[in-house]
Amino acid sequence: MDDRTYTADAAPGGTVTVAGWVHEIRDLGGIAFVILRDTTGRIQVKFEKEEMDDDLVETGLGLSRESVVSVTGDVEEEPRAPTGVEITPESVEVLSAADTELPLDPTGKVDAELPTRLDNRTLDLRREAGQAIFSIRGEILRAVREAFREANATEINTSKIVATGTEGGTELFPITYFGREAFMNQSPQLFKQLAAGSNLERVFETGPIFRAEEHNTPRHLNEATSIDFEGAFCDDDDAMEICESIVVAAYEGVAENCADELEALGIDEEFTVPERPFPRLSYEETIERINALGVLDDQLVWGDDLPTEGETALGADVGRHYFITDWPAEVKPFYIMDHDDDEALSTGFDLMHPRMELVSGGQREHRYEKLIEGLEAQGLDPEAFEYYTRAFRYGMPPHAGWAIGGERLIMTMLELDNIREAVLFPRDRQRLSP
RNA sequence: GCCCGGGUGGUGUAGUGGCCCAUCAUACGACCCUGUCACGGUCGUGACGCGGGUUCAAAUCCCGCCUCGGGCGCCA
Repeated sequence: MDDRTYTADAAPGGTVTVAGWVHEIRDLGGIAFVILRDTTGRIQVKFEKEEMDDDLVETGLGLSRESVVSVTGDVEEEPRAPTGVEITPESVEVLSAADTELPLDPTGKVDAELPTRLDNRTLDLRREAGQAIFSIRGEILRAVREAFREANATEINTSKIVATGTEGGTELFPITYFGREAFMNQSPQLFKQLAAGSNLERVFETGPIFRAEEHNTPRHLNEATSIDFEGAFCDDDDAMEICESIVVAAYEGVAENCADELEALGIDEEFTVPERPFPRLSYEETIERINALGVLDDQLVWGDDLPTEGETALGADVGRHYFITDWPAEVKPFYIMDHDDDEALSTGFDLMHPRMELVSGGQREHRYEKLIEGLEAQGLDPEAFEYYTRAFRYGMPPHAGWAIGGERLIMTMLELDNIREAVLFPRDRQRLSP
């Protein structure tokens, strides 16, 4: 297909071969128009019945929508055509005929519900808005990688099959590994710490994480993409600064390179890059502010988790990205370090978007004895984590890091109603295919 | 895990006991139309998730199942 020209590059004055999908057919009688679509856009192909070969006309008008065709012909300037140029075909080859009665309408004239769209994802992504989400997703990953590189972090890939049960917090998917019990990894947390303790010092990873929670909400997935960072000789403040810079880089990349996509999603007007630094609220200030908003039946007290309703109300009140810092040590996992001056307070932080939690992070406990104490305090068996804790006996620098819920970043950035829209083939409680 | 609400042609919908052999749009098929750009026009095909029950009468009420969405919890 060396001689294929993209529709966007089909310039007047030459003969080209374009290939793509039949977007629409408009038969006006003596003249008919076929709109051909490819990844770069659309072009109109003209069929004048009186003046053209009967076989050619028959092929052209016999096409079904979404069939894949290759069209060779002269490109002419034509002010009456949608893009100002038009192809008069010499030959039309049907590469793949589409069945009629499509399961959804790629022109977007008729809506389709999310399950219908996910069952027919290929057709769904022929819609402009569908395509836009994944072009932007690609841009976010590109921008994030570049920003990590500027922060001297090395990209790593860690195993998704793990032996130890849990590091806390969530249900895991059990699997059988050559007859042994194993699990799908809930997070690269422990591995990235082991990597940060090496000469790499700063590492990042974008990869899948698996959570076996049977939740059914528009903001949870059972397989999600985690954007992880871990840096040696970083404290919680350093980690938050790097976190801000990565989030802002993602927004900047999209602002710079995805204008058409934002327009297709109808959010080009309001799209703004968040300003740094993000406000920081301590956990204590957070619960006080939520209580003051008066949205909860019961006032929050120290040690409570933040209920969704309070989180939403506070998000609306703050109106932008913000950090919640200084969480009670008891609600954070064993690997999060406590403050030296107050062991009831942890260095853990969350980055919040007004709609939901986006990131959790913190400084890590790098002192071997404290780490073992922490495991025991949370009822975990230090023996089971020996593969992890042993590195802490051989020179583990102070370090800190965080993880962004990748789909949540996309969902909040693009104002998507449902997180499944941000994943090509989402895994939720019901859906295992495609 | 607890709770709530849905499922009507291919798609998206209207329809809360008789006015429904079911509305509208789009798609699909046939015909008319030489500049459409959500082309237009005429005609046509096509559906009440599955099973049971109540009733003279069920898309509509009840029960079970399947299935989808949402709220909470937990989490990112």
